[in-house]
Parts: sequence; C-alpha cells; structure tokens
Amino acid sequence: MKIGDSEDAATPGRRRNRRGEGGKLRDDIVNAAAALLDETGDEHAVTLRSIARRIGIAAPSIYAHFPDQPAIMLAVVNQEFDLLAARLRTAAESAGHNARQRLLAVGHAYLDMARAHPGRYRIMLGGLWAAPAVGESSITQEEMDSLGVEALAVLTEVLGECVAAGESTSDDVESDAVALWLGLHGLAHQRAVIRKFPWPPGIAERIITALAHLKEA
Amino acid sequence: MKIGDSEDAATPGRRRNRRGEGGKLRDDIVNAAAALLDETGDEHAVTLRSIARRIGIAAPSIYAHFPDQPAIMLAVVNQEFDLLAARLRTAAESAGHNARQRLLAVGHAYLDMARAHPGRYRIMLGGLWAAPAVGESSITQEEMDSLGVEALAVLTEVLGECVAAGESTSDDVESDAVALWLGLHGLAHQRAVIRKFPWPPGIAERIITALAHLKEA
DNA sequence: GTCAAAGACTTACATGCGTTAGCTTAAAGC
DNA sequence: GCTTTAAGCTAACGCATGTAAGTCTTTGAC
Repeated sequence: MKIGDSEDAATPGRRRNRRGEGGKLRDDIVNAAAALLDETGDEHAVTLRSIARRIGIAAPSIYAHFPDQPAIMLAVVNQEFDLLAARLRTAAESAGHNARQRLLAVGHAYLDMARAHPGRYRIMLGGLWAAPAVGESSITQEEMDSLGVEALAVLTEVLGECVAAGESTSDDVESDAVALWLGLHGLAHQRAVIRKFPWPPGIAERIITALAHLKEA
Repeated sequence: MKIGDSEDAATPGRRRNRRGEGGKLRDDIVNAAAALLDETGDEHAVTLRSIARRIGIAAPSIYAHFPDQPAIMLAVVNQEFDLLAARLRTAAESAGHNARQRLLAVGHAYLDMARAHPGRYRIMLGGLWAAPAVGESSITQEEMDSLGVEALAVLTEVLGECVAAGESTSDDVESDAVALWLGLHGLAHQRAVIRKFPWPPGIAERIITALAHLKEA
C-alpha cells in the first residue's frame, strides 16, 4: 500500500513538524476550522475529519492538541474574540482624538470584522450555545461567560468619552453601551445571514448615532 | 416480533389517522420539529428520526408529507413567521390608539415571542442559511427572501403612525423601521443565546425609544 | 551511528443520519 | 362482509462522524 492511500491519510505535501514545534499543528487546526466556518457557514461542517483533510493530517492526530471536537470550536471563538477586541482598540487609537469619530470608528470596525468573516461571526455570537450543552463537552461555563467582555469594554470606554466631550447625551453609559452593542450585533448578524436584503444606505451610522445618543452633526 | 420492537417503530399510543385525515400528520411533524428546536436549540437535532420518535411514527412515513428534511425546517420557519406577524398585529390593535404605546407594544410582542421560544427564534433568523445551501435542497430562494417582510411591514406602519402623531422625530420611516427591527433582533437574539448576561434593566425600552426617535416621555 | 521519544499514522468500532424499496393494515364505500 | 386504497410500517443501503488502540518514523541529542 502506498502512503496516502487511505482517505484520511495525510497529503504528501505536509512535512512533519520538528521536535518542539508540534504546537504549530495546533494553530493549523484552529485556522483550518475558522476557514471551514468561513466557507460553509455551518458549525457542523467543522468536523475532525474535515479539518484533518484540509491540513493534510489524519483525524485522530488532532487529539494530541484538543480533548474533543467542541474544544476546537472554543479555541476558534476565543481567538476571534481576542482579535475583535484588538481591532476595536486599534480602530479607536487610529481615529484620532475626536470622541465622536472614535466611536464611529469602533462601530465600523465591529461591523467590518463581521462582514469580512460572516461564518465565523455567526458562530462567535450564537453558535456555541447550541452544539455542546456545556458539560457534555470539555467547555466550562466560565469560558463561555468571559467571551465578549473586552469588546464591550472598549465600546463603553469610547461612549464615555463622547459623553465627556459633550457629543453624546447618554444618561447611562453602561446601559447605552450594551444597547449600542446589541444594535451593532443585530445589523452584523443579519447581514451575515440574509445577504440579499435592501439595506437602507447609511443604516450603520443611523443605528450608531441613535443608540449612542449622538447629537446632530 | 411484537409491534414496536424496532427502534424507529411507532409507539403503540398513536392511532392511525382516518381516511382523508392523513394531512394531520403534517401538522404533527411541524410541531414536533418546533418542539425539538425549543428543547435542544440545535438545528441539527431536528432529524427525521428524532421527529419520528417524538410523535410515534416511523421515519420514512415523513416522506409522504415532505420531500426532504430541509423542507420540514422551512415549514417550521414559515409557520413561525406567520405567527409572529399575527402577534405583532394583535399587539398593535389591542394597544389602543396612542401611537407611542402601539409601537412599544409591537416591540415588546416581538421580544416576547423570541423569549418564549429561543430555539425557534434562532433558527428563524439565522439558521436556515447554514444548513441547506438553497439548491441542494427543495427550498427556493424566493421562499427564503419573502420570510420576514410582513413583520417588518407592521413595524414600519406603527412607526409611521408615531411620526404622524408627532411622537417620533424620524426623518426616514423605512430606514428607521429597519434599524428598529435590527435593534430588537440584536436583543432578542443575544437573549436567546447568552442566557447569563447582566442585561441592564429597561434595555428594551432604551433600544426602542432610541431607534424609533421617540420624544422624551 | 545509535536510540529515545515527539509527532504523527492506520485500523477499527459503534452510532446516527437521509433516503429508497417494498410490504402491511385498517378505514370506508358498497 | 368484501374490497379498495390511504396511511403507515419494516428492512436495508451507503455514508459520515467521534473516538479508542496500537504502530510507525523522523528528529535530534549523545
């Protein structure tokens, strides 16, 4: 039998990692899972075998890096939330000192990230709940609860700046930051889901300015 | 072999429908699918076999009423969208003549429906996209596109009344109705997904009044 | 060059799925 | 009571999945 005959076999292209670099495979697995999410949009299309096929390894080799399948999804979601928070921060920083423009930049950064990877976004904010009833898998409730808090913190921060600068009339920054996040999420999520909808032009700014209680430009 | 020995067999409890009443099974199937969505929250838990087990029939008997599995999901979603539109209408009607209160009633009716059946809601607004790439199944694109339009129409209508009554300062009713829907959806969806989040009190009113541009109470 | 072990692989099992093909049973008109 | 036919059943196929057990093979230190 030739190497690579079996269906799950590694493609000849992949070279085994060197000693001490076994952890590289872990990143490959997470990235492959994210890519599969982007392409299929379906959480259940991300199987051990589909991941293995994509990066050219055998499915059971994954068990060296993850205890079970849901753990891979959690790793993807964790990575993506970290990336989101980072993006929001850099968006705020590179938007200068005008509080209003910082807020708008953060809002658009949120929406841009969702639009760039709709499949990932759907799983991040709504997929993990369904699949592994937290307890049947290796995922803990704490891991789930702490997921979006940093991104929300950025939003709260920038909205607070708007109030301090007199750009926003919000009377409750914490609550309005949550409301703003929910509005952004509603738009981001439905954009990821429907594709063909006559979105009114400027719908993003409309939602942001209304929920952030920004004064008239 | 006794009746009901096989795993997929009907439970002895179910009585065969009478002649001409075979269509009753169709409703049972749709309702069972909806119930499974409520309980598991997972689209993929709604299988032909799980439906069959629940209502006490054999899995292949479903093919007399649906061409394939995705068709069942579409039937559920269709039924649920019809119900949503009806609920929104009755909410508006039973809220009296005050435009502002009609708007709030419609908004809360939307949120109530989502909260009553979180699993169904998740599939309605975001599930069908993933599973059957529209074309691999019997579902057409037209069926998908026409889904939420009536509910949105109710929202647009009531918002228009608010503007006419001087309760809202919206300068673009169509766009703001979409924005309002997106805000409601964001809240409804995340409530369905996260469960344990310290939602600020009055978050619903906060979102509705902001996005509908309602004047200060 | 030798050799331990890290980094993978192969094989296999049990389970569940959608779907097809053909058979059975009970209700209803005569 | 007989017969027809709607309503639903059983059996089986092919496929994909998560995961367990055991095996090979390349790397790098000695």
